[in-house]
Amino acid sequence: MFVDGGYDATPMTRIASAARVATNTIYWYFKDKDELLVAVLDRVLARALADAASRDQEPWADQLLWAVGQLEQFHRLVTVVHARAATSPVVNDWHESFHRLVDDILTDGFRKTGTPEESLRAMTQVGVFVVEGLLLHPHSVPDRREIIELLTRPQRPPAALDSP
Amino acid sequence: MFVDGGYDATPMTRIASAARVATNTIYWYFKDKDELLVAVLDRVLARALADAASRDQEPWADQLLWAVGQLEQFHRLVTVVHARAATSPVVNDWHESFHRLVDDILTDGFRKTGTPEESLRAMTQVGVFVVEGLLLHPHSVPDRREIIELLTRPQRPPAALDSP
DNA sequence: ACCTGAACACCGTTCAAGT
DNA sequence: ACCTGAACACCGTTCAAGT
Repeated sequence: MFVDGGYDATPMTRIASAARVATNTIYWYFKDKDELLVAVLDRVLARALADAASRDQEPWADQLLWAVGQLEQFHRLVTVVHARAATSPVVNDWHESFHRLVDDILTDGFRKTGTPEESLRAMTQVGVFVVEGLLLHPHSVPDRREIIELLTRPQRPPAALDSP
Repeated sequence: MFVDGGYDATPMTRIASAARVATNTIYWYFKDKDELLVAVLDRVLARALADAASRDQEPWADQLLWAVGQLEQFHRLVTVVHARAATSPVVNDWHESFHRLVDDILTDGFRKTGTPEESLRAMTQVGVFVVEGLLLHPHSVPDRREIIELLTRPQRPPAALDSP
């Protein structure tokens, strides 16, 4: 319901009645609405990661493109995570660990495709921002592909031009 | 108050009492809280643009770096704009026109620094995401500089390497 | 351990009435 | 035109009580 209708727009009462319990019953399982959000986030991310693991041998850019395409369904969650992270420590923790995860994946990818070590950190940051931007603002498939390909294009000139 | 305390965390009652009027008096000037937000956004952006106009002759990367530094103060507004844009048409309109603005500025900058025309669109998108990312997640000044410099680095190899 | 009806505190917004 | 006290509808959360 958070994914489809938005966090603010789905009151606890509606969640409870969908679960066929009284509203306050939710508070026996979750401390507050933010913890419920984090539970949803954990689920959604775990599924996406499990799916991604099955695409081990595809080229890096394709894997990334596919993952972004998957996660884009949840762009409503992305905006609310940013909004709630300022107030809720649990959401803030989740957000930070998500950033670390994306950071690690991108650092690895950029290093393997020959990004020079001295610009690796900044390049990764740019990558994180691009991923986040794509999640925040859904794009058409070709646009997404073009952006990801520009991002993941090897940094050094191709070997054919390097050797005489 | 939206900038310092956050949109959700500053109730209309507090705004009203800071303005020394009754709460409902605000509704004579603004249709609702979202329109009040847009009024704040317009003010903040107008000031930043006026400041930026005075830096005409500096290099492009420096201008951009400085503008991002200025706007970073308002990162609380950035998150709430994304959150409210999904619900409020006025906020959504403001957000779209802001993106168009950044898009135009970046397209211009990238074109002038020799980005090939066929990757201009994607490059601009990457730029928009980087700007948005920097506004969303405050960075240290050197980190910001490094990221912006990586982004604005001319795409074609420098002339010294091109000519024999 | 698990669930509930009823209440509480707080919020954005509106109404009817004033000047 | 401008402002207000009082109310309304809705929200997340808690309490005291049940099984």
